[in-house]
Amino acid sequence: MTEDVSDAIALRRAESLTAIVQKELERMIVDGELRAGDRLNEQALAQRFGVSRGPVREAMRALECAQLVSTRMNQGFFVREITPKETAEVYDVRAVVYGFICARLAMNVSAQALKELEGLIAQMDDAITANDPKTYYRLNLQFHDITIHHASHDRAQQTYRSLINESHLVRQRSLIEPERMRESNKEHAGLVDAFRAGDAELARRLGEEHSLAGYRRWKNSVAEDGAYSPAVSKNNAAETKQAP
Amino acid sequence: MTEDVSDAIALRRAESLTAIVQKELERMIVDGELRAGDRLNEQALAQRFGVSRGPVREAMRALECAQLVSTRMNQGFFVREITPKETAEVYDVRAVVYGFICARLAMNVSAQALKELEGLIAQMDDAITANDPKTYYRLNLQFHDITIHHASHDRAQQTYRSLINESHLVRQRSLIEPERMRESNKEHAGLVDAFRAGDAELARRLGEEHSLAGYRRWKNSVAEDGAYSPAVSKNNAAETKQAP
DNA sequence: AAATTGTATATTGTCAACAATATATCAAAA
DNA sequence: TTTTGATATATTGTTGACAATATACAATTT
Repeated sequence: MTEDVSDAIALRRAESLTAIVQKELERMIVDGELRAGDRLNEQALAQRFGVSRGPVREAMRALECAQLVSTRMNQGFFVREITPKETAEVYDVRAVVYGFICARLAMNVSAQALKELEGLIAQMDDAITANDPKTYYRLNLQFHDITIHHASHDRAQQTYRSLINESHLVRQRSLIEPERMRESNKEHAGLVDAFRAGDAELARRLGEEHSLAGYRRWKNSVAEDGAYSPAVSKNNAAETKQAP
Repeated sequence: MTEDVSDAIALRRAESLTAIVQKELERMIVDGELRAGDRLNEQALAQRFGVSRGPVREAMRALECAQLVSTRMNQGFFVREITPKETAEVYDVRAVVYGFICARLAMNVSAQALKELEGLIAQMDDAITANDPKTYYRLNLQFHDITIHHASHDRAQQTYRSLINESHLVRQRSLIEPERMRESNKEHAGLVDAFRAGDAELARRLGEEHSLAGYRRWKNSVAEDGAYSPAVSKNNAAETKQAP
């Protein structure tokens, strides 16, 4: 896993160390290798990536702007701890952006895109029947990726992806009940109908509602666990503490 | 002008040099002191701010993430040159976010906010009568600031401000004709009516349309000048070229 | 035992230097 | 005169070092 990074560093000529480190840190945060609240030890990370602290700090500044890490003066960088309120707000904005994306797609949808989306809906139905939430989750992500891609609006795509990344700061993976999956996929079908009909206003409303419904489903399912408290973990994957 | 910066550096204890430099660079770009396409000479800027290149580079990485500067490997940082298509896309996203903000405000508007907004509309009417586009422009910005503030949605506010900054990369200041100002202020009045009525859906539609109409007005007025071509300027405010 | 102070260590924020790359300058050839 | 090539300069990307600050630990006092 770290091998890829070393390779990239060795083979680079077109990408700066900062860019490589930034991508890897982003991946580590979004994938949950680094958890909210974790301190990012510059020296340790620099050593791990085989670079000096400069590029690491530059990468972190970029991630700070992307809201993935925060900084406290003279204490360094931390993976951002996002509050429930902030999470809700991120989802709010994400919903309106996704609504916009869906409206765009409805205004100019290709047969190809419709086919892809319908195929995914069928696959998701299969996953529901097989009670396979993991596959459903993956296909669901793919469904949204495809809508975004075919909407062909770079800025909206970028904003949306950034908000998605940010929402990954809450690592509480909810167990998806079959009933919720069914709900969700019914919404997908409604969306595709709106796309096919070219009804932008409907697609927008449905896209926005689908986003917010997804948030509600996630929140309810973690609330049932009684487990949603941000930044419980204080362990630190980047730290290499060595006693004196 | 540079004195303030030096003061800030001298008096600092709570803010990193990076943060100070970042704010100043952002201001310089948004205010047009640095123009699209300008090269940002690290050494020159560092000297100007009285710091070393480290903090300057960190600041630029943050601005890169904020889409205000771009970087070409081994050539350094440049004020981003934004294409007409990108500009349009920024306005698209900005419009949906502003629509969301207006909807929020309609759902929970205070008498105070309404009073402030009505006051500004009256002032803008005065500015129109006095044929004072500059004042109108300032008041117009204030109007949007106030809606955003009272919507009390941190994430939307932040996203919106970032998009505003980005749209400042096109420095073509359009001459506002009285007729356009009248149009614009009529839209303001409609918005405030929707806020007062608590009609979120209407406020949203009007907010979004007002944003897009503003874009169209700007685009038409620069099109009339026949002057909209991005990044004509190749001069460089940050450069301190010294012949050998 | 708990709290507090003093001391050592770790870590950050910042800077200055170095190698690699790009840009500018100038002379020679077409 | 324009083009090409060689050389010098400037600038970046990156590194390592240093001072200031924060953290961890042990000794001391309540």
